[in-house]
Amino acid sequence: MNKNIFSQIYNDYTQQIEAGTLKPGVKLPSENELTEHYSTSRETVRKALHLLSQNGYIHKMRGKGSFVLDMNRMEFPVSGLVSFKELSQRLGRTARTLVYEVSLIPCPQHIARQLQVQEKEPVWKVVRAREIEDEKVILDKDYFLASVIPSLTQDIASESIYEYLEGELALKIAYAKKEISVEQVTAEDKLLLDLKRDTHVVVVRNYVHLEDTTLFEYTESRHRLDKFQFVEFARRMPNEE
Amino acid sequence: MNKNIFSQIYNDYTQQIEAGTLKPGVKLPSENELTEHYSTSRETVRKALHLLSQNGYIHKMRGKGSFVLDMNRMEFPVSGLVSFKELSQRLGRTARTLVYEVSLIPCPQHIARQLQVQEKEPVWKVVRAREIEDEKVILDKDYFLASVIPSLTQDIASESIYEYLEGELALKIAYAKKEISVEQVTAEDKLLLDLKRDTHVVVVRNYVHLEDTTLFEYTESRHRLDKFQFVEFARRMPNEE
DNA sequence: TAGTGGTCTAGACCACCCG
DNA sequence: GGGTGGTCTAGACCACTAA
Repeated sequence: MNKNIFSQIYNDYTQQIEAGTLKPGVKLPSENELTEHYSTSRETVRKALHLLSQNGYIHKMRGKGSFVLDMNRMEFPVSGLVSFKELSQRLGRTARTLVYEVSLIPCPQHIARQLQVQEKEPVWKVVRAREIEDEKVILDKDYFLASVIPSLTQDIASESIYEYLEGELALKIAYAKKEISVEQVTAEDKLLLDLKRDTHVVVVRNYVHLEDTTLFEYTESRHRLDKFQFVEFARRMPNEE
Repeated sequence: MNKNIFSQIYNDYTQQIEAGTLKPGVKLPSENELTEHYSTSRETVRKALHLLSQNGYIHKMRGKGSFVLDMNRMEFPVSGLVSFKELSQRLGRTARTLVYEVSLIPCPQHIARQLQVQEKEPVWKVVRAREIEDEKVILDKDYFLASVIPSLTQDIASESIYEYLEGELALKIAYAKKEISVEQVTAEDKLLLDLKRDTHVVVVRNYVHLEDTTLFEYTESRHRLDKFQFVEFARRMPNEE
């Protein structure tokens, strides 16, 4: 429903490529042809193609044209900045969310450091397990600044918090820094997840910022080793210097 | 040494931000001011600023300006498509490479599947350990199509293979798909790495393509759990549909 | 209201690929 | 030589922010 011409073009092609209507290796119409087809200017077409290229949908070759890439798009899980609900919808898996806790608390010290905020500053703490095929394999611990999010309920937490933030509260989520590492399991992990004899979990730390750059959310996502996967598309940057 | 105006501007600012000359929160000159300063057009300035924004250096705010972000740039390790040599230079750590094997072999079956090539097709196999602070913590197993890389030596493998490919052979590396997961340690891991009682390693699979989209390299990077970290910067995409 | 970034246009010239 | 994408220009109008 975006009215920008360039995102129209972008969406047209992401949809066709994801649906398989456009198969890997196929050549896209040239920029001049697209310019005419969408009755727009070439720079606008190029903006859309650049986005497609950045996101691994196509590859552009000077003198030849733009070609659809084969990136096994099915398995793009944790990549980017996407909520669990959006993910499970895209994957179409049998996924369920269990809400353990939704509470307004004074910020504990170790979280205050992550959120760069005063200790005792009120924050929402949300603890949820993600169940895939009847096993609790991900433990999500979210902390939101209460100054940004006045209210939060168990119902919202069992659906999509992001949907609520962007829809109801009209918050503009802009960017995040994500850190992936592997750490020892905690007593809490053992209690709230279906772990076997695991000694470690994958920890994804997420620092999420709004449009005005305020850091408003810190999330710790703890994944069972065997269910963790991360896929990324990267382009080689020309040498700096 | 890039003569494009937009990458001039991009490099000017990445350097200043990485060096700390420009501190987080500082406002950049407006696009109009930059246009004048670099005697160029506004769209060219915007191209550079867009790149800076994509890579987490700045954040643009309509009506306000562009601002330097604080992304603890020190710890950007495995992100993007960067060779180990480039990484260790940037980190300035005491890093060393041990070459275990450089050999031209007929492609084994399980690798042929990864490289999407006929079994027995000749490939270069390179096995190296990466030592950080006197511990072998990463095992890199690379497979290159011999049809693309006619020759390869132990000397090259102990330096930077990418430098050789891009410098000597003038290969144009374009993009890669990267998969991160956690797997059981193998006998080979135990033999070639300094593992303790570890039962698992982080496995980063890399499928690297050239400008003409040929898949020419498959790399399996096996990291000791406690030394693995991955940091990513992500921007929220506006809703598709 | 003046200044900012977001989108778009209609051109231009270039480097590259291929028949 | 004709077609492709890569870079750049000099404008335009819009949406948003701040004083």
